[in-house]
Amino acid sequence: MTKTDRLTQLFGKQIAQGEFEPASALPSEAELCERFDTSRNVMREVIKVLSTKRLIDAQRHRGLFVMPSEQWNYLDADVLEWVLEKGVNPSLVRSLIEVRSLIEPTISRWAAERATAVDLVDIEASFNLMAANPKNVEVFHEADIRFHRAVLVASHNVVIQQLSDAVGALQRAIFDYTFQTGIEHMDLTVREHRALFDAIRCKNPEAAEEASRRMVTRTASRAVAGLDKAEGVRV
Amino acid sequence: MTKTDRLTQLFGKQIAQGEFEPASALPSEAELCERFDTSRNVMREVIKVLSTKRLIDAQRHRGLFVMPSEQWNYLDADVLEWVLEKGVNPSLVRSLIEVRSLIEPTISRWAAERATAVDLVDIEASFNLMAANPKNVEVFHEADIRFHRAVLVASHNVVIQQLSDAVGALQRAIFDYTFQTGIEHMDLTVREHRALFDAIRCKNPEAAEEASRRMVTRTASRAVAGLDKAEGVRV
DNA sequence: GATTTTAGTTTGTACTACAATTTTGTTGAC
DNA sequence: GTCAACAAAATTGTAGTACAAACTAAAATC
Repeated sequence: MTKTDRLTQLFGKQIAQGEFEPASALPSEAELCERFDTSRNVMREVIKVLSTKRLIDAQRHRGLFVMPSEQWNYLDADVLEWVLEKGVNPSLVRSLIEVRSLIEPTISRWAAERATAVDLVDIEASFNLMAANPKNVEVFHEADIRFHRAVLVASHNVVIQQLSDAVGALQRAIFDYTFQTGIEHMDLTVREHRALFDAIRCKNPEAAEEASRRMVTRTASRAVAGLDKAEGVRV
Repeated sequence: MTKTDRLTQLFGKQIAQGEFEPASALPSEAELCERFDTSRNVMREVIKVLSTKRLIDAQRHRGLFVMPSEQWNYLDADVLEWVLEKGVNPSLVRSLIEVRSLIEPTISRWAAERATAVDLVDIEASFNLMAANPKNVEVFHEADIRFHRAVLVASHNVVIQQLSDAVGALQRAIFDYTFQTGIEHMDLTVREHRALFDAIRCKNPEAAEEASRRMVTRTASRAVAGLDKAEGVRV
């Protein structure tokens, strides 16, 4: 990892986590070079990247400004990770869950309609990895993410596939809220995934959509419950 | 517009439009500096931006490579514009239309549930602009885009709002396919928009979703018909 | 022929320099 | 004291050089 990459992560995280007043002026290039102990060259490349992610607004001869947070590119995996990492933003998590609840069942439907033999291989492998490791939380979780990514690929829609990084970042971020260790929970999760996998394999779009809807509904309700608990507020 | 911005557009467009073999090696930094007649400083910033948009894969000490096109960030307005500008990619357009058909009715539903008075002002203003200019294609089209953006804002979901740029870029790009000049078509479009606007104003989610679905279905079928015509193939 | 060495290439980082433009500060007139 | 005009400073955009680090491929050695 290069110095540019490290500073991009560091500075991007600082901005995304609100260490600079939103919509306010940032230090000048020269000052940032001192603060991060780097050359202007590297600093400018960092700024370019963060501008592309719409965290920074760089105005010629005027200076750098923090973009208003509504305009940050929440479809960028880095931005999402940075924002979600620190304190969870309930409004953002709710937005993400809404989007996920909207698109995932349809993705599963498309996958059931369009999955090729190659697609099925990856889906099955991921599922088997989950089913075989109900007690290894790390492996189980990784396999879960891989399973959903494989389904996404099987949907054969390049646009929606671009959401996969974001969805993965979300899943990682809200993991704490939905975390359950009990073996009965793992069993339930495996059963749900098996239902979806079977529906896709048998090319049954309705069943796939329904299975996916059940999964995402349960996860979403758990996450919202976790949020309410964290806030102490019910919405 | 700075030289860096111009070269980003130029080089990005060249890559997105396939002037370099996908997944192949690109010229070295030094060679690109010569080709675009610029300093290494500027060239590196251009490369950083295009890497962030996932058009380029920059490997340390090895060189620059074109990313496989499935991984290009089609949720980035620039990338979409570059790709769609030249020859239209039927598969990509279909993917975009699918996503739009999926999300727009739900966005309209959310807008009907959540729109504030301020949101309604912008929606109404856009609608009035459309209704008043059925003969001015330019103004009509701009107002159309603004209408949909206003509905998007009213949905109060920051994640899905990030799709607005992409959706706008799509609408601009496939405009040629759905283009219709007849006054009766304008009338129909205005009636459809009025139905959606009324549903949102009266806070009727079901009606809003249904109105939106009718609109997007008609537009989508027209676009697909245009694609088939362009390809001479029916799917 | 296989392995090691060496030279060349390519990117990462640092530094200086100057132009263009905006902001700030100062001066001066009234 | 207020305002206008001008001068100085600050800030970003662009260009160029230099060197380090790491990869590639050719050359040399065994």
